This record gives sequence, C-alpha cells and structure tokens, in this order.
Amino acid sequence: MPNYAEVAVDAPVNPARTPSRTFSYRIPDRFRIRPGQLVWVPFGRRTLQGMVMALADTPQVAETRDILQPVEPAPLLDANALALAQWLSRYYFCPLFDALSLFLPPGFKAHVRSQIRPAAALDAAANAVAVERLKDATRNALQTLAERKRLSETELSKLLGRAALREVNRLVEQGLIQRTVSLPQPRNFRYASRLFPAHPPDDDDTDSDTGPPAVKLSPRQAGLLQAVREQSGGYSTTQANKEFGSAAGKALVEKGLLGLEWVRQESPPTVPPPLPAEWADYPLPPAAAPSEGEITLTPAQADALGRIVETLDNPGRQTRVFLLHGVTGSGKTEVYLRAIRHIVDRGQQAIFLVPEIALTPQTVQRINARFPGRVALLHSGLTDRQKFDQWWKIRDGDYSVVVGPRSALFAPVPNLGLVVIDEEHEWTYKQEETPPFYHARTAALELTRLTGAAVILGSATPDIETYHHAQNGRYRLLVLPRRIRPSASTTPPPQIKDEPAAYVLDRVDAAPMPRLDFAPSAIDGLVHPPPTADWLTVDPPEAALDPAAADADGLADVEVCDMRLELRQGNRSIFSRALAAALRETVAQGRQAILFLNRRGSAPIVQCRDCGYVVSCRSCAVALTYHAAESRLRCHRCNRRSRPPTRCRHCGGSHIRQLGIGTQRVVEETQNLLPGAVVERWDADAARAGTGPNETMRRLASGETQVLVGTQLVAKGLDVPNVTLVGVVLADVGLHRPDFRAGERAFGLLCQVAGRAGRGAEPGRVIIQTYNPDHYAVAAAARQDYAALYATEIAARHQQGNPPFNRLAHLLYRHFDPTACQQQAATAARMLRQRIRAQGLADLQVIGPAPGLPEKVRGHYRWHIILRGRRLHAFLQDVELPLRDAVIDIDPVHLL
DNA sequence: AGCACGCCGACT
DNA sequence: GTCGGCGTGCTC
Repeated sequence: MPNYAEVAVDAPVNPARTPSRTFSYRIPDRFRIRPGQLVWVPFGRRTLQGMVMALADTPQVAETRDILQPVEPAPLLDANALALAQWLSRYYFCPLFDALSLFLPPGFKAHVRSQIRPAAALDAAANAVAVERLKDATRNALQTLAERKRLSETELSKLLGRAALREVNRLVEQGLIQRTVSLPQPRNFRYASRLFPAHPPDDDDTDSDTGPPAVKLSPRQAGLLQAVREQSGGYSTTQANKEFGSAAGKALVEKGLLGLEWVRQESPPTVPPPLPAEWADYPLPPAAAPSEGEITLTPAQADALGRIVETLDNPGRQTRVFLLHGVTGSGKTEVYLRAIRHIVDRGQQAIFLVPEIALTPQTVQRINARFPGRVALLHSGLTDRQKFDQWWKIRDGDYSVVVGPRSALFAPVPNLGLVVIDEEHEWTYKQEETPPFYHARTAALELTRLTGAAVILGSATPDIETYHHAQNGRYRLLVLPRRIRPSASTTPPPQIKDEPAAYVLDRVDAAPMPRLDFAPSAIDGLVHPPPTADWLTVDPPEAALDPAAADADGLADVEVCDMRLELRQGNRSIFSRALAAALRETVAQGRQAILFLNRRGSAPIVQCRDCGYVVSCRSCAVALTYHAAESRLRCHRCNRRSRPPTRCRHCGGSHIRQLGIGTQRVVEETQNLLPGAVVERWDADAARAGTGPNETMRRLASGETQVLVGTQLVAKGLDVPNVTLVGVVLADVGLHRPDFRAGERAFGLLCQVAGRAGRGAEPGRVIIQTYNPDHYAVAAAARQDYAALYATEIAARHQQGNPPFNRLAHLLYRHFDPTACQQQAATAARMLRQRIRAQGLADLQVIGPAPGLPEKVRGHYRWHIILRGRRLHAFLQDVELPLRDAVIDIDPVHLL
C-alpha cells in the first residue's frame, strides 16, 4: 500500500511555470486515502484543503509532512474528473486546484477558521507594561476583544487595520491573545451533526491559573447539557437548536463539555428542485411535447441519427464529434433526444448543455417530457442545498440526463455516453470572468477523449472554427437542410452527400500553411468585405443549407435598407422610410414590433455616412476607436494613433461621424413616429433599473407593449406570435467592433433577430438598416445564407492568419498605475519577441501591446498583448510566461 | 495567502 | 552602525 499522496493544494502556485504542480504528503496509518479525496494538509504556516491526485510509494522530496485529515471519508471525484482537471490546468494555465474546483459539489471548499480570544495574560498586571507599549489601534482592538470575549481573526484584523496579520502574530507571541484554528466541516447536507457528552479533559494541566475558571452555565446551556447526557447515541443539533437555541450548543462545544460528530444521513431529503424563476412569466405554456412514437423522422434526421448511433455502437470509431447543422425548426432537438435515448437504454448518461437555461425553456421541457423524472436541471437559481442534492443524485445515477449551462459539463455522471452542446456557437460557453477561462466545447472534446463518449454540437449558424473542423473531417458534419412543416413530406429534402471515406484526426495541424503576410497591406481601406485571396480555394460547404429552400419554408422576409440612400434623399431620421412605414402599419394592424439595437461592447467607431466607409487601422484590419479626450483615433490592436480624417479616404465625402445610437433615443423617436403607442425599452440599463425580464416579457406577450426597443437581450428567446416586424436600427455598430470575429458575430445575431419575427401564423418581416448594405455579413444574414458567410469568413481568416488557422492567447495586464501597466506589458512583449527570435519560431507573432478596451476597469488600467501562432501552445509551455499582474486567456473569444 | 530572505533609506 | 521598507520566491 502506498504511503504517500500527491496533493493539489488550494494555494496560488505559479500557474505560468507549473500549473498542475502537486505536493507529496505522507498518509498516516489511521486513514485510508484514495485519489479523488479532499484532504486537509499543512502548507507552510497554514492549513489548506488539497485534492489527492494520486498515490505514490516515494515522495517527491525527502522531508514530507502528514495529511491532517480527510474532508470526506470517501473520494469525491473519479479518475476522469481528475484527468480532465489536470488537462484544463495545463491547457489554460490555471492552478490545478482551480480546475478541480469546477467539479466539486457546493459547500466543500473551505478555509480554516481562526478564532481569537483574550489570553489569561491579557488581564494580568504583569502585562500592563506590554499593553501600554502597543499602538493605539491595537490597544483599542484588544479592548473590543475583551468586551466581546471572542472574535474571528478576520474581524480582529479589520480592527487592527494595516499589517494586521503581523500584529496578530506578535500578540499571539506575546501571549496577549489566544488563537484557535478549526477545520470547518463541509456544509454537508448529507450528514447530520449530533452532540455527544465530551470526555472529561485529561488532568495533565497543572498550570491552574491559566486553566478555565469554574464553568458557569446559562439555564439554556445547563438544560441542553442535561438533555444530551440523558440521551444515548447523540442528540441532533437541529433539535438542540430548536429547543435551546443555537448559541447554547456552540457554547457547550467550545467549553469542551460537548462534542460534535457528523453522522451520515440515511436518506437525503428530496426537495423537488425548482425551475428557473425566469420561466414563471414566460409567455408560452410548455409546448405539448409529442412522444417518440408520434414523430416520424425526416430522411435527413434519420440519416443523421443513423450516423451518430453507428458511432455510439462502435467504440473504435475515431471521429466521435458531430456537428449537427440545421436552421431553427429543422429538427435538431429530435435527433439529440433519440441519440440520448440510445445511450440511456444501455445504462449510460448524457450531458446536455444549453447557452442560457433561463432562455431555453422549450428545449428543456421537451427533454423532460421524453425522460420523465430522469432529468437533472442545473441552473443558477438553485440554492446550495439543492445543488448539493442534485450533485449526489447525479453521482448515484438517479438521473439519465443532466441539463445545464457550461458548468454542467463537470457534473459527476457515473457513466457518460454523450455530450450535447446546443447552439454551440454561443460565446457563453466560454468562461470569461474567473479562471480557468475554459470553453465548454474544448473541455467536452477532451472529456470525450477520456471517456469515449460522443459529442454532438448543434447550431443553425455554427462557429466558423467548428464548421472548419467539420469541413476537414475532424468532426463529422450532419445537415438538416430544411424546416420541418406538416407539408414537408411532399418535398423530400436533398440527399446528403457521402462523407469522405477516411478521417485523419490531425489534418488541421498537418495541413501546409500558406505564407502569411503581415506587412501593412491591402487590408487598408474598406474594412468590408474581408479580402478574399483568390489563390486560396475554399470548398463550398458540403451539403450546405440551401437558402432558397429555407426561404420557401416560410422564414421571415429580410430586407436590407441602405441608410446612405436615405441620407442622400434628405432623410435624417434614424428610421428609414421603409421601417417607419412598416412600424406604422404593424401597430395599426394591432400587431407588435421589436426594434433591435446592436450596441453591447460597442466602441466609438467613426464612419462616413456617404459611403459607409469605416476608418480602420492600416495594419490590423480592425476599426479604429475614437478617443474624445485626446481627439485621436486609436487602434486597440497595435496602439497606432492618428488624427480623425475630415474627408473620407474612400469617397472624399465629409459626412464623417461617430457611430452609435442609444436605446433612449430610439424610444423617443419611435414615440414621435407613433404617438400614443406603447413603446417599452429593454436593455441592460433598464434591467438594472428594476423592470425585470419577467415583467417585460409578460407585457410583450399580453400585447400590452406595441413596440419593444432592446439590445442583445431581445435577440434571444422571445417567442411571441404576434410580433410580425423586427427592425435592426443600425447593423453597423456590431459589424465593426475591432475584433476579427465581428462579422461572424453580427451574422449570427442578425439571423437570430430575424428569427424573432413571424413565429406565429403570419409571415414576419425583418428590416435591417445599415450604411454598409454590401457587407458580407449583412448580405449573408439577409439571405440566411450560412454557406456564403462561411466562405467569405474562412478566406479572411486564412488570409489574416486568424483562427482556425492559428491559435491565439490573450495576455491582459492590469495595474492601477497607467505607466506601470504599459511598461509591464511592453517588457513582457519584448521578452516574448526575444524568446521567439532566439528559438527561430517564424510563425509566432506578438501583437501589441495596446491599451485594453475599455482602457480602465474598476480603477485598473489595462494593456493587452495577443500571441498568435500555429504551434503556440508548445511555445507557451516552454517559456515562463510573464504573468505578474496579468491573466492569460487561451483561445480568447474577446480580444479587447 | 503568509512568511522569510535580501538589499537600500531615516534613525537610536 | 541598525530598524524596517517591500520586491522575490517558496511552501511537500
């Protein structure tokens, strides 16, 4: 039996060098420790939690310390979880314990609690001198401590002010205060705590004057003590709290008269987990979910399912990742459900990821209806207790399907068979707030490699990178080309072409790279359309969605409205004549309209209103942003600065303006246009102001609101049959965010917005206003033509050396001092460039440093560097990354 | 995180 | 000469 454990400690070990470092601890004979167990270990002066990653016969170092105690008697994580955490830590350069935390049930992570009490010496006259010499703040703090008898160390530290910890330690050394450290029990609802009479303390304490004085008990304490002594087998703390108050039990435990033990609860109480609050006022009742027998698959669905099932049944099959590409209503969900059924029938479980659970009630209802009582729904509205119960029930195999946001990927399913990622292009799958900055899709791929489970990625507008991998065989492309309608059977969908016979997993990496030209170049000029390199042949997407067929299936009619023309003809309003007329008509007919404003994350960009030209960087192919303070344009990629032009570089016109309209302005103008109409605003500001989405949704669903003006929020999840008009007030803002994914993003958003119109029997109408009607993303969105978008986009990515042809890493420096921030970033960039030169790595670039956008967040200035290259990860693992005051984001989705 | 080691300014 | 500032690095 190995005597040592390799432990991932909950300490910020330098992630740049050794992200998944473990420490060796000896396992005391009295414990049986296995990998996956959470343990308390001594680390330096502190006591921390750690995860046992592996057992070992020999430690890494000669001198080891002992594991103090397991947090739980049995392992919490299985081998797959440990392996995936290790992988995440190495891939995303985050401390191993941070990665492990993703997998832990709520209430387990904890830190030692340190309590401070006045030592007996504090009162002694001998110490009067010592007390006299203390700083005022310290003396006052001790005074408070004397009055309150007990403080947590954090409370005392607050009283002490600066350098509190030093001071506390000094006081402990001087014997003025006493520190007791306790290992907190996990907030473990599976266990009940019980009180027992304590053993009488050993009589080895001869120093009588420091010993506790004769114990005085309050009536409640005395009562409780009596009760506990009279009952054998322990006294439930819940009951004790009820009868004697929680203070009594605590006091008795602290006085050493009672002991506390944790007893496994036989049957965890089952509380039916609530549904997300957002669903309460959802306009539509749950769709009547037809059962499996009532649905006949279309040939396309049957074909897709057949290929998935074949892979599920054939563990040796190399390509276990599918991209299911089909417009809304083409029947993706039914394919997911049948695939899940297949693995559930043989006793496995599925994980079903959705971008935002609050906005996808229909999908969840359908899953729930198909697997009644077997679906665990994870969402942010659950309390810790509920999450905890779900965690254990999932682990016990009580559920067949786990539905939730990206974090649901880490649910402890015992035998994973399938991961479904619905709307895989959504960026909510990337974690951006707290490390690890993982992408659920990337993590799912690794999980698949570990478990052999299959993955289905589904989307109407796949991520360009995903589609590229499907094109070259890394994933298998499955297409559902048409909307399903009752009449669908009369027009059979086109046959899907045979897939290539063989797949090579690493074809992307093995493909020869064209030389990339990064000199200031042809990119100058119009940002749109991205230059198509004619020497690069882009295969037309195989079995692509046919826009004509989609059109015939009753998708909304999309018009693009050229705002340059409106201006030329004297219309200075924010509404084109077409949109104004359509709004009047819609409201007059008693129908509803949504006006969509693409504004979030928008930067102040400068555009010519005569021709639509957006002033962009000569070397970076991104739009410049206007900085009012210095009256200069600035590139947030390369930091180049320039004067705003007075005349358009493209057409010579002089109508060069900063772009952007607020929701407020749109509401006002709508009211002017439609006097008396009920116009409501729904954006992040309004949401914060208190008009919650429930109320907004309810008013829209009831028909009360005639025109809803909103930002990104309205693009998703609103399904109101009476909404027949959707207007995109100005598509340009989103088109020209200084980010190479702006086009893709705008396309997806416009398609989604267009989908909001005509959900009912009436055909919908969509009007997109823009100064750039020829922009490829607008044009493609108007035709709902993913193939066209992809062809243009992938060519641009290739030409500019962006993903999927290169990999990216984003280094963000943050510092309260602007100069220090810039200097750190500059030093880092210099160092990285030097290393790249030294290693002769021609294909790696360091872009920047440049100021972040926004430049300052919560008092911290931001500078960033982008690293780009095909073999980027090998390089990153090699160098010691300069991560002081910085964070690194691997495969970033936002570059600002 | 917390502490130790280490190298430069204002004091007994 | 020393006390102590916080930069840097380590904790099995």
